Amino acid sequence: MPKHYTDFLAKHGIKSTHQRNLVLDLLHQMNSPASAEEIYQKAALLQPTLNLSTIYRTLELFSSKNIVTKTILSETKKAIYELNTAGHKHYMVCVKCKALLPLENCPCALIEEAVSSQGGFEIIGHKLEIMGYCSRCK
Amino acid sequence: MPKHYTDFLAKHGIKSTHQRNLVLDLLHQMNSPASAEEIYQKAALLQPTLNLSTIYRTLELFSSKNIVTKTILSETKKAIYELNTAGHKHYMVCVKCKALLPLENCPCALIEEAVSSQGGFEIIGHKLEIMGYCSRCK
DNA sequence: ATCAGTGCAAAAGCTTTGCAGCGGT
DNA sequence: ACCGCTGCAAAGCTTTTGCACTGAT
Repeated sequence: MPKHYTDFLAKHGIKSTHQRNLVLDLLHQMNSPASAEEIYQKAALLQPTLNLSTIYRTLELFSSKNIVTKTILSETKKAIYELNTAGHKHYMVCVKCKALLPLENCPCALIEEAVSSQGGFEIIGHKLEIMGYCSRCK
Repeated sequence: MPKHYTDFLAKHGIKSTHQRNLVLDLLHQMNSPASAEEIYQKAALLQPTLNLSTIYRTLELFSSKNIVTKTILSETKKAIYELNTAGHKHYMVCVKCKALLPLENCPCALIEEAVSSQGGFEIIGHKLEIMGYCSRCK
């Protein structure tokens, strides 16, 4: 049973369990955000009794603790999750092959600056999604 | 039966029907995007036999003809629709009262400029959503 | 009269939830 | 031993779809 994250989880006030450690393991192995279903598929290979709803509950929990970020893709309306390791919060989505390409230099500052001129609104975050064709599909 | 939009619809290669005229009427009256359900509620007051699926089909049709724009709000995962009258494509969403405040000066140019430096990706559009507190909820 | 549009009901797809039993500290 | 976590099954919610009837031109 993977317990590598017991301390890490405790630091966030979360109990360590087999399932949570497994999900954390998988999140660390991924190089791009994945849907609950995708995470479930990988997890089920290692622990077949594991349930999809546990994945959802775990991801929701991690999300509430800011361990992972949750993004809704507007095209599919599906949520994708990834570790919240600073940076990489926006993606370019290829409308053809559905590839997700991280936006290295997020123009956050530019956006919030441009918007803040509209007084009265206190910005706490933003979502940005770029649609187009990746280099292979173009 | 409202027929005011017969010519307008014909111009887009769409037949004029009672339901479509009604939806167009309502879209014109709205001052902010609405969900299919909201449009349905208003429409049902005027034509009780009208069905939700007709609203969805009509909005999808209008969307495919670029008469309306469809936006997925990430918080609720629900689609909202509005007339595609140039500008007003992004919103600030109040996380408390759910108010939608249009972004007058969309930093599109800034964004696409900042992103285009990552060669190889051909941008055809983008989605931007600002989260925060509106002046009343702050 | 023809063929698209519509109402109705059911299905689909992702996500959430109630409950009883299991498992971690 | 206690209380939260999990598996299972079912429900929820928005949106889509099949089908037969209706209605617009």
